[in-house]
Amino acid sequence: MARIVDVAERAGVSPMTVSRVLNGTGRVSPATRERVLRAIEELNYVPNQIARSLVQGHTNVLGLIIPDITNPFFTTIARGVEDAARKSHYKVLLCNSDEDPKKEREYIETLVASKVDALVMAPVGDSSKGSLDFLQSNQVPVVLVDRRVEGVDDVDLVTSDSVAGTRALVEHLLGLGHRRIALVAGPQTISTARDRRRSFLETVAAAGVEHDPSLEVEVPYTKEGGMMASRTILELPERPTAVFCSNNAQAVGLVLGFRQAGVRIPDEIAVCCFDDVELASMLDPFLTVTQQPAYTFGTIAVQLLLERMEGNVTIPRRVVLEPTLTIRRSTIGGSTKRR
Amino acid sequence: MARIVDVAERAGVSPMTVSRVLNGTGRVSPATRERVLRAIEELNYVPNQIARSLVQGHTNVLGLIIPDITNPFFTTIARGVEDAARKSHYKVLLCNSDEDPKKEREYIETLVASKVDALVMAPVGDSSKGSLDFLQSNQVPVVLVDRRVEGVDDVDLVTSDSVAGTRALVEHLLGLGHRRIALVAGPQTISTARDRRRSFLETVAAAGVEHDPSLEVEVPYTKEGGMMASRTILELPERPTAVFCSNNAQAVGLVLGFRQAGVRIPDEIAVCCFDDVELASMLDPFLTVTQQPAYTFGTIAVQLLLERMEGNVTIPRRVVLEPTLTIRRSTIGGSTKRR
DNA sequence: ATGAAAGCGCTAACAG
DNA sequence: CTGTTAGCGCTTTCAT
Repeated sequence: MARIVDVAERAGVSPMTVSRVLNGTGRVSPATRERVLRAIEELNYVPNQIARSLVQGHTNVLGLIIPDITNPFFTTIARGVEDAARKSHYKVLLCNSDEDPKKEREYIETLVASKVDALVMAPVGDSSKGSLDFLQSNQVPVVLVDRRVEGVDDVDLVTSDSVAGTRALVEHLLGLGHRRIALVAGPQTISTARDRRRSFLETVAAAGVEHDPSLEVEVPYTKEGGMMASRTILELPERPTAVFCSNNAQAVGLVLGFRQAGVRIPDEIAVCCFDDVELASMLDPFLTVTQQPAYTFGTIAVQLLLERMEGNVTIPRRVVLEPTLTIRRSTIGGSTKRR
Repeated sequence: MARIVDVAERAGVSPMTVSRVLNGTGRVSPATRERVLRAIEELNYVPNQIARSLVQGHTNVLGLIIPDITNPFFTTIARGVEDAARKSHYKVLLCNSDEDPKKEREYIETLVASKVDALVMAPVGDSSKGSLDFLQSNQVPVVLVDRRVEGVDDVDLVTSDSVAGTRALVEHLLGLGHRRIALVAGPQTISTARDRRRSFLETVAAAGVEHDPSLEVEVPYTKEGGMMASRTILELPERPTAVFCSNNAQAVGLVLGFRQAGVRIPDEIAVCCFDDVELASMLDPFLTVTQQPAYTFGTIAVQLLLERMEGNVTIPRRVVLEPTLTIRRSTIGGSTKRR
């Protein structure tokens, strides 16, 4: 591989001059620039970004830690992050935490060692506080997406209003006449799961409906969690007429479980959830959901980070976007054909 | 930030000794190691991976270039790549090319400059040959996933058998009695699009069915492409009774277009495609498809790369996996309820 | 407008 | 078992 000295030699100048034409810094005579450019061309020279990073102290790399790129909500966030990063000449290191605090912590240590300039993270939960402290002590700017971390309020955040979104969904169910509504809650160490649970209970209570505690299940934010919930719910002596799932993956698992059990949606049980399942909804608008502007989560997160790296921002900022209720067949019938 | 000399000083040793305990290379007395470890702890020292990379000549970073992380097929590949990379202590830089040769080339130049150790790429098409040459001249090992590049056969490749997969799908349609089958082809600069088109035509011909050229549309491998195709097809004087789409995104767009036009699937037109739409199929098994082992594409790609980086492999390898026909409602009725 | 010297933080190679 | 020297490839600073 050609190095800057090789280019310099070939062009009959010093490495410094080559560096200047490469970076457009300082003045270089047109004639010299021409020779340098030709030398670069002839040698197929590519500047070594690692060497550059070492001296400049930054890498133009952003870390992105999400639970699972396979969940369309996070896929879309990732796309937003990538697009915004690219526009500002940043690259993105992708990390899946699988909701595992240990994995998250390992990634964070790797990213810090790798000198990422900043980090976008959907934390696994309140246990991420330690990691956040670690990042702060290493001066790595962070923006949290989707989830808050208990006891941390000096970090930028982009999220949506879980309380309002849940209320909209539950009021929709109540408006349909449902009174026995099951709550599929998420791990209460995750802020969104807490908010959605609380909002669910408040909305039901506000409607004067007495909530049967046996109608509440807490399962992971995963398809498997949703399947477990479906079994629990179907075994209930007195079944609910509707179910609210705290996230999309749970809903997918729940629907799968119901179908395997031959339970028709929404005829026997209505189902809805927080977060959309994007392509699925496009192919077949089935699930009633509250949609979040996931792509925008990603672009705003990067924007906040860039501003913070500029250094003029000091106070922590919270961006809370509004989710949108989208009513589909899983709550308002028309018979849904399932085998 | 603490540096290795700070740790050395605090532990009363030379930087070299610290380096040794950090890397587990060479022998260090237990007592010294203990002191070093304590110093590291006390200073919250994190080794600078950039400096390390500069001297060692490798970064432990893999580049991943795919058309769009938002397509579940590529999402799953990405997950496979990430998991396999992580297992071997590699990080992954995610890049979306959007099927744009220019964007792909830019990313490749960035990745080369960033000294990624190797690259997993689903090329945008035959125009990627130049980029491949560039990578080769920069000694960056590459593995192609999903798509070949015309005129390049000295590069590792992981793909599936497009010909067999298409044949299975088309024979399924023929077996159902369809004779007017539309072909939604992809850009013929993409190897999979060529293979699928050819296989479609061969299979139809082998069945003794005369193919009406007006039943063929060529559109991008995108949802928008599929929507365009739906319009073209619906405007045909004599409509087909079935459609084969060359990829999943086209099928999503096509189904969307058909639904907007009030055309019922499969009653009026049957639809099938190459590639599954994973979560969607889970929520509601609708589309008849050939599934590809996308996750495995990712893990095998990384495995091939690791072997090549070991340096003992010299010949190019091609891994061709078998796709699986999955028959669902979009071709075998039961009425599908659509509004 | 251009160059020389120094150094980013680490490890390879050698010395002891 | 431990330390010294040199250098990875680039840019910053200071001269000229």
